[in-house]
Amino acid sequence: MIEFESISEVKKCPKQYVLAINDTLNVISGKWKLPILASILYGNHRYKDIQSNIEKITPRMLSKELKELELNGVITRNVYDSTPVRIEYRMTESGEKILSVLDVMIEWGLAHRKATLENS
Amino acid sequence: MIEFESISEVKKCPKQYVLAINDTLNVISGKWKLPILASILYGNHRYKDIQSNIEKITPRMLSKELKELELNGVITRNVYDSTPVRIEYRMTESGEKILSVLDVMIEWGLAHRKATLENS
DNA sequence: TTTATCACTATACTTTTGTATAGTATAGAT
DNA sequence: ATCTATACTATACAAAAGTATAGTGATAAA
Repeated sequence: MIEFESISEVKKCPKQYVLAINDTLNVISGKWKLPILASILYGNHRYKDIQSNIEKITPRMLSKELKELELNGVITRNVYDSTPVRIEYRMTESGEKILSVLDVMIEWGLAHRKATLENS
Repeated sequence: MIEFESISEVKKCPKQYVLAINDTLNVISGKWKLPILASILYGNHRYKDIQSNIEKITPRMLSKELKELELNGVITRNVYDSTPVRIEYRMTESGEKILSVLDVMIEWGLAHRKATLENS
């Protein structure tokens, strides 16, 4: 069951594809999105954990980005009513799969660096 | 010959990977990079062709982005000294392979949309 | 009672990114 | 001499993204 055709095999990029690419870009672009996702993936789930893991991020940016990531369905925000209240951010199932995108980005980036150095 | 390990199998993201991801992001993020690359890929090679293909882009943005893409080794700028001078922009070999990144971005984007709609 | 922690919010500001509009240099055609 | 085309550049401006710094409210510990 073929889910979609590679854009290299398509005459003109369909609107669905454009939307899909934009959705993906929204999740990974900007200065802090990837550091935050990486931090959560590597085991930091609470606000303070993430903040001290990414030293240079300001609280404003951290909460802004967390909100956006939640809105985009990449992470969940879970409130535990202990005292003091504990809040945990975790990747959604779909969110975790973003790693497959990062993998090809790494692959292309490494290969491109190599190719560019060779021709210079 | 294994070229790299998936970041999901690695304890901490190596600096090389971070650089590779940033290289890739630099090539695809911003308002006009992908439209320009798509335009070239679909057969528009001259400044005016690309400009009229992307109606809303201003000449400033087009030349700025073309310069950056050239600098990043994704496209080449070829000058033919006919009169009037003809200039052609073309994808580099390495640049064309960015399609593999777009493919997984489309794949993730479509699947994520589906998953997000189902859980709402 | 003062101090500390958690998870933020508020306000003002700077930097980066993108827009609007006009102009340039070279050359050929009329 | 004027008009057109190509491939841009220059200047000023607006909008978006990110930074700096201080403060909030609830609770608990010393």
